[in-house]
Amino acid sequence: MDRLITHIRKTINLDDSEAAIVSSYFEYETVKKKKHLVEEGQTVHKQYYILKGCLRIYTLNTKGNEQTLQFGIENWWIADYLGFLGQTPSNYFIQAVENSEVISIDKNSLDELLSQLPKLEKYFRLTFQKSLGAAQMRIKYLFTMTAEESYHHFNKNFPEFVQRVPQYMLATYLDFTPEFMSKIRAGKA
Amino acid sequence: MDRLITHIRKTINLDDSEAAIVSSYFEYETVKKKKHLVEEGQTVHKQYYILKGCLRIYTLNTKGNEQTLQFGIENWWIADYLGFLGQTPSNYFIQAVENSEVISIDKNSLDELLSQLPKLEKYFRLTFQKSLGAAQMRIKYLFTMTAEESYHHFNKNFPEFVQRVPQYMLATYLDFTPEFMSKIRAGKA
DNA sequence: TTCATTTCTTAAAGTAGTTTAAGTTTTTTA
DNA sequence: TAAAAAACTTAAACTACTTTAAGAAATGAA
Repeated sequence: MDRLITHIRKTINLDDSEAAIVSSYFEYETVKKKKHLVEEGQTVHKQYYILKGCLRIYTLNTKGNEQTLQFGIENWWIADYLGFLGQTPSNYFIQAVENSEVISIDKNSLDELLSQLPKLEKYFRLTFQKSLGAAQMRIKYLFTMTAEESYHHFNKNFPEFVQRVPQYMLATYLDFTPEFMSKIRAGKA
Repeated sequence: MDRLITHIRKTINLDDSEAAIVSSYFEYETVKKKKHLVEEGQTVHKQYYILKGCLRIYTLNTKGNEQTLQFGIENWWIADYLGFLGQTPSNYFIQAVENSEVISIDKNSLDELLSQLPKLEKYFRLTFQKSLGAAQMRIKYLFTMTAEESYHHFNKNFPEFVQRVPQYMLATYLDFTPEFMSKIRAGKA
């Protein structure tokens, strides 16, 4: 759990007894590669913080193909936030891309933790504000780049990341087909 | 300003003296239709809350065409959140779609307000969490729907909204051209 | 109440991407 | 270490959407 405490302490002060309170609210889980933490349609119970590994949020389009909406790695939060807030069925699948370790918290626990330790509100406010900014940029990129530009942009800005995920999965994140990615990589696009 | 106070009170309690403190931190601005609150490249200073009217966030693609990333109406927050947090140049244009009234707050003021009235952290945390959930859904829809499906989906779910914005602008939000929208509307897509 | 501007439409030609289908290479598992 | 599964590649045929260009309709300003 130390990773989360360290992460929180980058934003707010937490003494050791407060850190212990935070830790007490989370559950540790491991997920094997390809396994799902949440499936589309299942009620969303939890928000996840990634300790180790890599996960993704994806959905299926009308043709049944996977579309990756988001990747998450160490020290990122991952969840269907609308589903979590409303305790409604998930709009997405959340799946491990690598064998991973996460900690999770359900909505009641989070509410309780936040009323016991209100100073954490600031940590989550800033975390969500940052994620919202990132989501805005993601939408901008989806709109303004061609397939080839997206591919080069991603390779240039997240080279370590490209090593960790299969090419076909990256294709479904950048909004084109694995076949077309092969074409780009071969320089024939 | 009452609109904002009412909005905040849907989430947390605020007595009248607290409401007065909140109000004192905001500035009132009007924006004429087509005018910009922020232009791409200018330093982002403020976050805006819409009292009346309609605004949008857009950017220009490589061909110089506008792409609408987000619309906002009464009681919505609108900002370049990454730019706001980092006090960096804006990634987007923010423009009035109708003559509008907004209230704004800059980063220092928001920080000050939040340290004077920490209970507001919860309001912003929930607001951003909801917006983040909405952004996730927006990305899902961009990925999974064809142009025609997007058009019908939007008309069905936001009919009042369709009345308020020009068709060509809606096209740039749904990620196709105004010409193609005419085709869809004529039933010839 | 007219002129200018903005918005919407139509249609033909073009293209960035998909689809399909098959084969190859790499990784995982028993 | 062999067999199965997962990931990647190639290429030809196809299509959902864009581009270009022009005109028509609606809205706004003087």
